[in-house]
Amino acid sequence: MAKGEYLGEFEQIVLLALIRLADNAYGMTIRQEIEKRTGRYVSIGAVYATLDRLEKKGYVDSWLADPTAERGGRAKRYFELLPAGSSAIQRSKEMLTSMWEGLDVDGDLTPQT
Amino acid sequence: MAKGEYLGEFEQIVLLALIRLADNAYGMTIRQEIEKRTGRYVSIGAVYATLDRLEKKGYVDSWLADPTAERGGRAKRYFELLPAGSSAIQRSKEMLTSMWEGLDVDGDLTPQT
DNA sequence: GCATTTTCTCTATTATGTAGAACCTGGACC
DNA sequence: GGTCCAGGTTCTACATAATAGAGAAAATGC
Repeated sequence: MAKGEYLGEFEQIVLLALIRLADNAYGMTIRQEIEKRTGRYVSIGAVYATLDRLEKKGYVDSWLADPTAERGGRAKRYFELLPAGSSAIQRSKEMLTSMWEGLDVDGDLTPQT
Repeated sequence: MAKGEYLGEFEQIVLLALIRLADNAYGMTIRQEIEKRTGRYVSIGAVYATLDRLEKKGYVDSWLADPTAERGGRAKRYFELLPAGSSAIQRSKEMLTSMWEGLDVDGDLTPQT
């Protein structure tokens, strides 16, 4: 398989968080969104490393905004989904869906006929 | 990460394939099941490496069956899901589901209110 | 100035994903 | 009974993804 053909587990999560946040997606909010929705602890380094990878693959892009007039208002690096990212996350979903199909009736995890 | 706290992307797929195959889950059939359902090429080494890891984590177990009297009838190593594996895959699903919630209306990937 | 806040960058390490060659074992064939 | 074939597994090596956390920037408040 070619390298990076499929999104990793955390890459999927980060991409979805970014999508949810629409025009307010940057490192800190992405981290918060993931923690809020999944309850999973996320280190900030993990988020940025993943975002960088997604950007390198052409799934998202980012730009530095102007600093805002608040305490600690350092310039934020915003992210947005690119079309390739949209396809990638759809593909990931379809793959998992096809594997789950027909399982999980009443949480039973026994293949149903 | 706390080591191995979450299932990787391919780990999820392998686990689901194994579940689907019920009492006929061994290396070759698992590989086939994944290729059949997802269309994704899977090397046999990838499958076994992943199965070994899942076993080490206590998510599945395996045993060697007796060789069968067929051409190429080498003893097969069968796999089965353990309760911890069942929980793990459920958790993975819930995590992704919570991230997808409300998205993907008509494949649109724009957060819906 | 200097402390404090929010955010981003960088480094290091472990975990996961991946391919493929080598090897094992029985049947078929002659 | 040797050789090839088919279905299986093991092993090894390397590439990519996940993760934590310390440190550096940049802005405000006093």
